[in-house]
Amino acid sequence: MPTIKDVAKRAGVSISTASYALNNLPNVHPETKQRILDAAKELNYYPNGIARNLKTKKTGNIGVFVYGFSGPIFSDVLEGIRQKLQQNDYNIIVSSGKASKNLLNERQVDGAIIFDNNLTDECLKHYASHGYPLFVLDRFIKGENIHSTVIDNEGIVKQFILQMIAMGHRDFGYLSGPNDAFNNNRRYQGFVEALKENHIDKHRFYQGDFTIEGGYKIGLEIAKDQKRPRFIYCANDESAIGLMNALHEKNIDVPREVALAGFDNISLGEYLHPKLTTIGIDHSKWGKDVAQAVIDLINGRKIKIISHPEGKIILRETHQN
Amino acid sequence: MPTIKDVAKRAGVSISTASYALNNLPNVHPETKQRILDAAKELNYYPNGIARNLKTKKTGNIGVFVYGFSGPIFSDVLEGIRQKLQQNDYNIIVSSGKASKNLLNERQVDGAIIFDNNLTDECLKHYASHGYPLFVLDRFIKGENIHSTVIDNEGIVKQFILQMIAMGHRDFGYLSGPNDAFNNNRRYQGFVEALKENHIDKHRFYQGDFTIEGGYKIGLEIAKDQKRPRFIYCANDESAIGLMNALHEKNIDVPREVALAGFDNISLGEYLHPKLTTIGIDHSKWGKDVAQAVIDLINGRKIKIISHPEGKIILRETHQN
DNA sequence: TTGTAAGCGTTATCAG
DNA sequence: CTGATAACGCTTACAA
Repeated sequence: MPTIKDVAKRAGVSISTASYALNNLPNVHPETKQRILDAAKELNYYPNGIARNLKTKKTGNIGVFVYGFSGPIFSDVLEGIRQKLQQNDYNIIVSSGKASKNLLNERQVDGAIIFDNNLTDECLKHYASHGYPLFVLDRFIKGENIHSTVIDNEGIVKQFILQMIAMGHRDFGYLSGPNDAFNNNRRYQGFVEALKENHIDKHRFYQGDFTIEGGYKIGLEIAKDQKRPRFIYCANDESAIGLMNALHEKNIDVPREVALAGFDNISLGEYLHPKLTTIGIDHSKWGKDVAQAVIDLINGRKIKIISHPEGKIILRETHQN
Repeated sequence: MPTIKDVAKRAGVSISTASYALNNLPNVHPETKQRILDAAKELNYYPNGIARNLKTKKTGNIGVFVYGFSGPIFSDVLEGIRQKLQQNDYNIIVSSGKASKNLLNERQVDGAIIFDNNLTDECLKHYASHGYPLFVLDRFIKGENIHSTVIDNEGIVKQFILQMIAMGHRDFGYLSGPNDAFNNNRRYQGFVEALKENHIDKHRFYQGDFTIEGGYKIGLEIAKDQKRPRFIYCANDESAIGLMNALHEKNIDVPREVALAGFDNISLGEYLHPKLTTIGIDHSKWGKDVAQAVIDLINGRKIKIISHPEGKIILRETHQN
């Protein structure tokens, strides 16, 4: 593969002049510049990015550190990030596990977006202190050069439940996700607060696991229970779908006998019968905003704080009473 | 940030000795080695990956070039690739558009997996000829250093339709995806061949677009049509879901009045009523196999040819007659 | 077993 | 406007 040296030789100039021309710097005579550009074209020359990175101490890469690609939400955030980075000529390096640490340690990224519980606060603070801007999406964390933004699970679920109460619902159950899931716990907290504010001091609690299968199993139990609640708030849409399937199978009418709602606004919800009431987060926009912020940080610009992604309540059919 | 120079100085040795020790090469006195390792630890030293890459002409990065992250199938393949690369200490660099070309041109990846129509055959062949192993997943293409693997849409759809014919179906329709989609066209071809072999010389053709919404619209039309086919093969599951929703809404029984099936085996299919009959590709395994092949190619090893990912017919409920 | 030094392909400083 | 030349931080003959 040709190097800048080859280009320079072919154009009959020095390496530095070739570099100037190739990088569009002023102070190169138009004619020589053209000669250099022609030579580059003839040789099919492209700069070696690695060498440039070494010299400039920039990579043009932004790391996105995840624990995996599964989950529909995830790919939306990722897609938002990707679009924004691409617009700004940054590369996106997705990685997980040990590789993520390496990329930071070995300075192969200019900054990173983190969506991976396995990277500890301590670890992240360490890297950030070396000057890499970090944006964390799955927890609260504060520090120099380190920013975080999380879904306002608590606030929006509370708001939703308050709305349901206003519509007349008073007999609630909560179909939980895993106990160790940050999102689940915050959602539950919002749920509880809404009830408390309205002096509803009892509710049922069902332990699910965020999956359709999990929701389905709970649904079968609930179907058998004559004293089941009138409204079951599900920690995510998938649980809600499973739950609804089980209820249908047992000929329990949704929403007439049991109303329900979920969280996430997965695309399927709109095509269920009845249509799923849920809470939607604009994941794609979230990804874009975060990506833009990281780019700004890398370039030393001020950023506006992104405390939460936008979320909205989507009333369809399953909540009605 | 400390460099190897700092480590060497602190340990009182030369840079090269430090390098030897840090890279676990033999012929370093255990005591000096320890001194060097200690110094590195004290300084919190990590090698600069960029510098190492420049020297060794390897990056440890493998590019995955896509047009976007949307679609459930996609994330499965990606997840498979990610897992396999991670196991082998390779980083995965996902990128799209212009950035993909740059990464290749600028030698920032050791090889690449391509899932992006926008990168032309010509373009890919050019890069491959420079020694980067390429694996293309969305089309047929042959060349030095360049491999491809595609879903056997044609074969498996044909096999499925033959099975349906054997079960007694003879009155078919095809709900198409976009006309310019490689996958769609191959599936249609398989469908047509199966009919032909059985001397069924007529079928209906409906133009959809791979989306739930598109399937739904077609479904409304089909519902009105008294001469509609008894079996509609849908080019993907999402179309099938849309179609089924429309039929339900119009009180047309699936599968008694209209049987149907899809392609992709999206997770939801199992939770529909009736459960969706479909064709499933093991995307995750596909991703893993391809990733392994690329790793092998980079390391100059022989690979076994991956002509197609594994696929299987999943008979559930919507196909019955 | 350790050190010297060349070089990877750029960019950037400084003279000319 | 152009050209030497010194970095960037590392690996790796080769020499000692």
